[in-house]
Amino acid sequence: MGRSPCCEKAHTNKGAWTKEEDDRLRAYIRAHGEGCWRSLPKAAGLLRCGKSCRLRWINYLRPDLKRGNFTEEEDELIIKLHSLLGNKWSLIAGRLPGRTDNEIKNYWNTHIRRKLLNRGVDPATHRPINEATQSQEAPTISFAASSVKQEENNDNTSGFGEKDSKIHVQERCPDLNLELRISPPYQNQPDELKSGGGSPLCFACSLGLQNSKDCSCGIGNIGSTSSSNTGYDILGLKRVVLDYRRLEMK
DNA sequence: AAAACCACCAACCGCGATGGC
DNA sequence: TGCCATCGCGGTTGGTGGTTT
Repeated sequence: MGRSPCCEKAHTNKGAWTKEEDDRLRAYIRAHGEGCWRSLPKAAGLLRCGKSCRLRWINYLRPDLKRGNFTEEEDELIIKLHSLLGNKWSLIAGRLPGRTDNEIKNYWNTHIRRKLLNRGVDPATHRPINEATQSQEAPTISFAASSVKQEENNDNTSGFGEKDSKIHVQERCPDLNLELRISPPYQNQPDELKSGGGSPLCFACSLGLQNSKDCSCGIGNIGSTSSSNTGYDILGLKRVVLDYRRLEMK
């Protein structure tokens, strides 16, 4: 049995959204909130499928979106995150305030790929292109404790779309915890966290490896709650955007 | 000036995950 | 436990505007 269509296609518009459609969708979500995309088009008086409405809202109409060019810092952050997460655009977008997965995906394919190629780096593996044909050893990032915990943590790295990225993430950061954390929006965090106060984290802690013996800042030895108190996240970023928007709609 | 080509990005499509019944 | 509806994600496509020939 085939999958049923997501909506009745006979009476739905396709293609570019008009201003009137945008206004209707925006007004409806302002009044009723996100959620139940299936029934939204009818309720909002839109001849669109729910899927299309959701995409339009998430990628274009959401008020917290940051439009405009990517900064150099964002470029580098995307590259770092991609080297760790692979083509997990939604996860990468979760670390970039105001950016959508679609936007980042497009930006990667049009700008960053070329940028990396110009640097002589393979955008798929993040290794020097020359090295691609050489030995598969010499991972980019290594940890002393990697071999110990590799088996325990294989579950945390499952689900990567690209086989290559899965392999390389495991090689480079075998005990890297890639689980998403739900945390309050940045603006709701204590002042000392906003201002970057507190002890600086070592690289191991910034990667979520508080229990690693590679921890050199001492935070990993304070206790299991230390990481949640730092306000920092993978790559040493402050937790910023991964807020409860998506949870609230349920 | 016009055609061909290129780059960008919004939108679509298909599929896996999830939750309710 | 299995089925179904729905959501969300990642890959891909197609339209549009800019640039080059």
